[in-house]
Amino acid sequence: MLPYTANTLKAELNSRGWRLTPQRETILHVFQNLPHGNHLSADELHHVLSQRGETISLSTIYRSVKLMARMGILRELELAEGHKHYELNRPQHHHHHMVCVQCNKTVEFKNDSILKQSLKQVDRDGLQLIDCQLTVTTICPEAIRMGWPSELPSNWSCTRAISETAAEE
Amino acid sequence: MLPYTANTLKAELNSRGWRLTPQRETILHVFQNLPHGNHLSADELHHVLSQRGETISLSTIYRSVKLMARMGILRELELAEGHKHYELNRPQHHHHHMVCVQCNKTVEFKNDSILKQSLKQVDRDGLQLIDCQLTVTTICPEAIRMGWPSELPSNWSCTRAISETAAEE
DNA sequence: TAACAAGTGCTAATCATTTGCAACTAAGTT
DNA sequence: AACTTAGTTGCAAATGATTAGCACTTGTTA
Repeated sequence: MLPYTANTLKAELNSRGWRLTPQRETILHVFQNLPHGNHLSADELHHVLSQRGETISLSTIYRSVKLMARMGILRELELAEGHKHYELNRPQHHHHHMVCVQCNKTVEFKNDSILKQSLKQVDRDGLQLIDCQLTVTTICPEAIRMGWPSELPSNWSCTRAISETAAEE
Repeated sequence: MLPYTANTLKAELNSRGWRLTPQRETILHVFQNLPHGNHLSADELHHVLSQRGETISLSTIYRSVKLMARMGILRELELAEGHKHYELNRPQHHHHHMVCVQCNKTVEFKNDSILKQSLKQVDRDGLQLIDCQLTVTTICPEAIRMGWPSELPSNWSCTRAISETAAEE
């Protein structure tokens, strides 16, 4: 399921009646070269490509990214920002998310038993697993201390330490 | 955290500087009287209310439902339909979801160890848990057999038996 | 190499959700 | 019990991510 090359990607696409296009190949490359833990929204991907001089229309990006997620090549992340993010789907490196309802900060964490439980559930129903994601909704103590969002100073941002497995930026 | 009455709701709201309004009380009632396992989108809630003669503006519904989710009273579900659904948040009755990327069918299931793992993670970081949801993305064999979506007859719908680990009581 | 369905890139829709604002009303205070 | 002042509501208008329509282009397979 993992190291897609232009050829294996082509094979996988063709077997379903889909085609390998330069755009799809380029998009796959971007994700393959993204540092582990990073993820891109459709719009961010569009920007990244522009900066490289590669122009792929936003429509095509949306279509490609969605297709690749359905094929199990990409993982579609529903973070708290109101739009989806994508990253390579590498089951061995699955991480999950904790989101604070107040400061809105998202922290990644790993937990192998989640994948195990998912496989258990899926096997039992004769399905094939593509991805699993646990989202834990929380309140962090620092945000509680500051009061609820309606009272938060607009420039305040939670300084809560990010737990180790957290990602980028 | 559970049996909210008008009074406990008021107390909880007031303690944060928010107010108990007839609209909020009405909305809570709707959810409290919803059969277990059901959930409503903002729009559906709006319709339900209209049919009862209670008119609450859609804006207010969006605002209330989001507030109650942040307070931990409601659970916000991200299903595959492109809009959010809400239900009462009852940790003892948490269920999770399996979604097929091809037939798009969503199946609920229970698994107590998910909540346990979430609590473990949350405790470790000193956070307070509000909710946890595991989404398992899958492909069901029947949909595979029918070919990928682009080839699916438009009127076809997956008849895959719904697993009865599926939710509640 | 021809034939054709799939794919691309525009632009124009969708559509759920949010926001600005004037009027209204809980809650706490005299 | 009236008074004050934020929080709330309900419109209508604005967002913003994602999708759809369509003419043109291009992989794939025969």
